Amino acid sequence: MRQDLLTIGRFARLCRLSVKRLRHYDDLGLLPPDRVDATTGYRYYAPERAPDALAVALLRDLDVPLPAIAAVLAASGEERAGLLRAERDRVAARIARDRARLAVLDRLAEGRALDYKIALAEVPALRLAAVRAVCGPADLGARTGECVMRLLAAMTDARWAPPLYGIFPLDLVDGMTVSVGALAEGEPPGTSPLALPAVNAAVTLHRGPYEEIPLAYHALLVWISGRGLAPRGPAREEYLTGPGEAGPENLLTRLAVPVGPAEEEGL
Amino acid sequence: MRQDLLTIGRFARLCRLSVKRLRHYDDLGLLPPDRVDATTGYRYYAPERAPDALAVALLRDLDVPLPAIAAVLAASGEERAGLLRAERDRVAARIARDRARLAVLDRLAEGRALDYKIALAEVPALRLAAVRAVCGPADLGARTGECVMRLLAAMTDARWAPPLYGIFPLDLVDGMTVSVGALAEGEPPGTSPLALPAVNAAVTLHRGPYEEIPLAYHALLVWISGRGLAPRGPAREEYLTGPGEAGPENLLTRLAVPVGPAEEEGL
DNA sequence: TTGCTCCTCACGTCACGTGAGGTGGC
DNA sequence: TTGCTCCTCACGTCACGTGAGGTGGC
Repeated sequence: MRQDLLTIGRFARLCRLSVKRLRHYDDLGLLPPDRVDATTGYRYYAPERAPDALAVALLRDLDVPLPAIAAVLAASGEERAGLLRAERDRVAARIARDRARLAVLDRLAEGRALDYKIALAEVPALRLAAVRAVCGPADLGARTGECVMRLLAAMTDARWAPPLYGIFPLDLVDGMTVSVGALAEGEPPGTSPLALPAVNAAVTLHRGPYEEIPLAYHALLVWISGRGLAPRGPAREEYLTGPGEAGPENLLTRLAVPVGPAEEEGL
Repeated sequence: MRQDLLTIGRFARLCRLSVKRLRHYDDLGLLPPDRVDATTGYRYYAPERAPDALAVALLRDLDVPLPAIAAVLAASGEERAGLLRAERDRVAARIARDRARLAVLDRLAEGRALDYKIALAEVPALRLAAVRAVCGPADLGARTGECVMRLLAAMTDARWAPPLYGIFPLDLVDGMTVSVGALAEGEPPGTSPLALPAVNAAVTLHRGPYEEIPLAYHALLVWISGRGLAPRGPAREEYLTGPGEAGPENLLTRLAVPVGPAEEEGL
């Protein structure tokens, strides 16, 4: 029997973990003790376990989930690096989303949530050359940006006219489909046709960064419910200003939420 | 009895909420229905509730916790703005922390977690003029920065010599105390004396942004445990390069973690 | 009758912290 | 004997989603 095994308390202090956490990691099989006394149930840890335990503490500080930590400890070399890069990307995505939240919260705190002129209008039928992506609320901005890139790349040899259009479901859930399209001649390779019917819609103009667009939808939906109407089907965005044509504060976007009478609902 | 009340399903679609979420908000008293049928238990909502429900949906998208949402709905004017700014600050703090995590994960993915030359050394006793702050892991960077500002402000009329020192507990928990101090003549107003004993410590030099310092501690603790030693008491940081003297990549910091034999532990 | 909506439990999620109640060794 | 460490439950956290099992109205 080894003489240099450490009790759980000593090992915890050595590795910046709590006793409770070490017991939890034992329960999960992530950091099992090197010996467990059969009669008392006492856990004993070998000093060589410390690097693994310290790695767990470090990775948890970085908010890496326990299953991912287990994978990182089991891997090495390029595989480990890839797992770490995946966690890096998760954190980067959260930062991007939090930035957008910050922008919206700032404007809300200024009391400018409902500063939109809204009207009911007939928006015309459109036949777009479009690209699609499936995404969740977290990566909507990133995926939409990628769609714009893919669409512009697909249309370099085609005849088409601005503006670009974006089509978004009203419920932002995981697995939703977003589309970006434009009016183009024929069917440029890499795009697929997307037919939008003419509809009555609540429309408004958003001036400012794309990150604040959720406030425009909020204003539209408040307006719609206030008139006894109900939203129907996906929303359309029309990007009147191309990026590069103006700073974020002056980007112009036309937003349209199709509406119908409250009684007979659509999607 | 009102005729225009909406069933839970219709109201949910109107407000971008799920039926489950509306029932949950009813349980919490956040969004009670306007009428509940006594025999069937069916919930009915008045259309005028829609703005509140839409506000809940918007604020949850912004990751505002439900109790905070209840407070926001109950408040108005400057009080509401203050609550929203508080949420804004929470998100900003999370972004700051996630940025630091990103830096560490990047370096980990490159496999440079343990690129430190470490040695055992006697670090001398110090008597510092210091300022303190209580903080948690989330705002350590921010509070430490404030301490530096407060210390420099308190010492403008005093005689003192660089470098600045930082004193940090090894366990980063809520309610920990951090100190920033410097060698100064007398006891400048606004500072309090902080006496550090001479100790044996594992020391290393960190070159790079402060955000990556957790990796240096990780390397130190792995080194310490590998030598059968144990960390004791708070760590010292010595800021050899002032900000402004070098870019983040070339900031030099000396780190010392006091150590003792594993058998007789310290704090 | 079929399908749709509505209902109420009850449980799972994630990574622990906080007790309650009790034991073992110095 | 006192105090410290260790043990095993069991429950709470947060904001729901996912069933299970059943009812009411067209």
